[in-house]
Amino acid sequence: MSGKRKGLGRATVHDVAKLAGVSSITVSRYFKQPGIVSQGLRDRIADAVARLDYLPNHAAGGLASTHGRIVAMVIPNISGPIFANTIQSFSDELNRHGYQLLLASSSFSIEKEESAVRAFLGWSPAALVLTSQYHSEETERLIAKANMPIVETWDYVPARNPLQVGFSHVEVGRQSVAYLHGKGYERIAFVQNSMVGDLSALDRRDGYIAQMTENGLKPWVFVPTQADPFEAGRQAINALLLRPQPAEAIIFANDNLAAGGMLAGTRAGMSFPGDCAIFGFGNYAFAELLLPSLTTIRPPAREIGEIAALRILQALGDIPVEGAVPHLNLLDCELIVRESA
Amino acid sequence: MSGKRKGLGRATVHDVAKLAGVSSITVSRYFKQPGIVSQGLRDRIADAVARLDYLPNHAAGGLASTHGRIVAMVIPNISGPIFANTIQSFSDELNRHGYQLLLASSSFSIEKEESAVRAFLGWSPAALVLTSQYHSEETERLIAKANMPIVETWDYVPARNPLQVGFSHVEVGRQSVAYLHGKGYERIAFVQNSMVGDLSALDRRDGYIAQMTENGLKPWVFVPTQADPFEAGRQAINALLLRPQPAEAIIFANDNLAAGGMLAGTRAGMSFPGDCAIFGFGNYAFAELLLPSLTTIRPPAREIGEIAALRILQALGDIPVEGAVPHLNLLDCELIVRESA
DNA sequence: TTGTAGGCGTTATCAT
DNA sequence: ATGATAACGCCTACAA
Repeated sequence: MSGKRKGLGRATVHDVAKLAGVSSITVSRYFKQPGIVSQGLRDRIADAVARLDYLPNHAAGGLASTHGRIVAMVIPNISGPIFANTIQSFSDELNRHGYQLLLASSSFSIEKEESAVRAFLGWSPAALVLTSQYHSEETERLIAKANMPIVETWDYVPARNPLQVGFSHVEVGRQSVAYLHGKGYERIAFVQNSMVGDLSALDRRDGYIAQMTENGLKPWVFVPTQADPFEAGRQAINALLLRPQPAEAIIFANDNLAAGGMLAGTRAGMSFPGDCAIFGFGNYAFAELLLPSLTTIRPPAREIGEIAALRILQALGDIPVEGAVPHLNLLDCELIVRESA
Repeated sequence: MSGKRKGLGRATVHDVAKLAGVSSITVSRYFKQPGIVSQGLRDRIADAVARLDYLPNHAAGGLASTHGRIVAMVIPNISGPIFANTIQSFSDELNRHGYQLLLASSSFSIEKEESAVRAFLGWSPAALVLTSQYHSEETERLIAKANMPIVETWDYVPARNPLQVGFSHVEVGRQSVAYLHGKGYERIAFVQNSMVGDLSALDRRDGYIAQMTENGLKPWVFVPTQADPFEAGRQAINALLLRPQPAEAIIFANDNLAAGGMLAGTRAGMSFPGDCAIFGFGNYAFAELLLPSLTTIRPPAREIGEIAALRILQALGDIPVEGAVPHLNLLDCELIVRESA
């Protein structure tokens, strides 16, 4: 009586079709384009679905239609303070339109990114989202021949092929200098990220150097050797302030470093911004909880997720667009002036 | 020449098999159990795979084998400070064994959780992970008849059916009281979470009440009306300290509330723990950056993700176990004593 | 160790 | 508006 294979034991379109007295393709259409199924059949199908507790099998659907309603995303890390908002807004927006998120983290390693991309492509996702412009050659090759929308987030590099949704890190570096110089500071130092692999942070440093030079100031980059961001911040404060010509202002590559530096300084009896102005990047959750609260730049993390999802849904035809889907999406960072600078 | 349907345009097992001069099932085995394919064929297949740039189609594989190498997880939120570490460690551990993570957030809404579960089941995942014991009836029904390992994380409720990986929120509430009472405090207040839907936070409150009562102290619960955690913290400080018999110690439902309260108090000229001891929950990233640094309880967020992944991989046979896969996994929270209490 | 046959559940294509 | 048929790409079951 039984066939040779087991299956899931769940009801299938065929079961529903039989119970409703229609063909299975009609059941399929009932889910995909209810509009073209007549009212009478719709009711019968709805009833059968409820009675059999039918759940569509997306793996089968994806196989039959060459790609499923799934979108893959590779992000450097999930638990850090940076990308979580992007993942959240991206995921929410996709879910709202019936897509699911397949997620992996690369830990800022292009090898791990590559293996995630490879695994993801095997699922034939509807679209693929990466972070930044920095990938392995093999990843470049894979995405070049992948037949789906590809999106690069966070970095904004107009010359690249994938759809861009991000901001200019170089501009952030420049903006930081412009703000501090505008307030009269001249000996402005930059503390580089101690996190290896975060190449975008170096773009911010380059922007700092360019703007300092243009303003006739001397760039002064400190590279911490400590890996722990709070330790690195402490190290930077000691190196830049306990010297004959101390820094008047310090731009840290991110808020973690800035907080570590400020904490170490405060405990050593310094006061900010009195002894030195402190400027961060990221607007992490704690920035407004510090004493003094931290002046920083807020990257459009949530917006990046939203726009990336929007562009993908437009490219897939789930959201209407006028004309072509915008390929270049340059978002603004927000300068958040608080007490520290 | 061409068939009737398009497909992905990518090479398939059949193409690889033809080029290598073997049958397609041998190619399949080459990927799943390389050990049982002879060296000669392995080499020829490897060559063909490289030449054709073959990528396995996981949707097809999943369909054929009734469930794919994908694990689904529903979490209240991704961007908050709480669950990110769990997602990160869970995802990393799964990836390491060739599984991919399908993720959705519920925003603490059991309806959203239900719709995510429904969508996920359509992908026939190898396992399903939920957060906490609080679900809709329909979700309960769906997971009861789903034929796969189900894991509940964060809450630990031995009586429940799904595999449990978590800790006791009630115990956390008790532990907080025990620590503070042990230091001599008696007028110990509890500030409830203002986040609606976070039912587990109420379990911590219940533990607080139980332990206070057992210790012969009078429970004193303050419920903020402000939704923003920092505002709510400020509200609590005003209500509990600016009164004739002020609180000697305050346990906040989480570190956000504690930080907000402490900041408001500090700016109003209070000093901690001098005027009042402050105790949090969560050990958020900023806890050690505050002045004073925050005494709190660290939930085993990372460990929960690791153990959940381990148990799933054991249940699926990807990691060996002695005997049955442990169903009840009670993890410890860590009391982190800093300056604030 | 390797191969043959056919089904997993859905949807594209063509027909009515 | 609805249906019949076959195909999506892989893997289980059985055979050799």
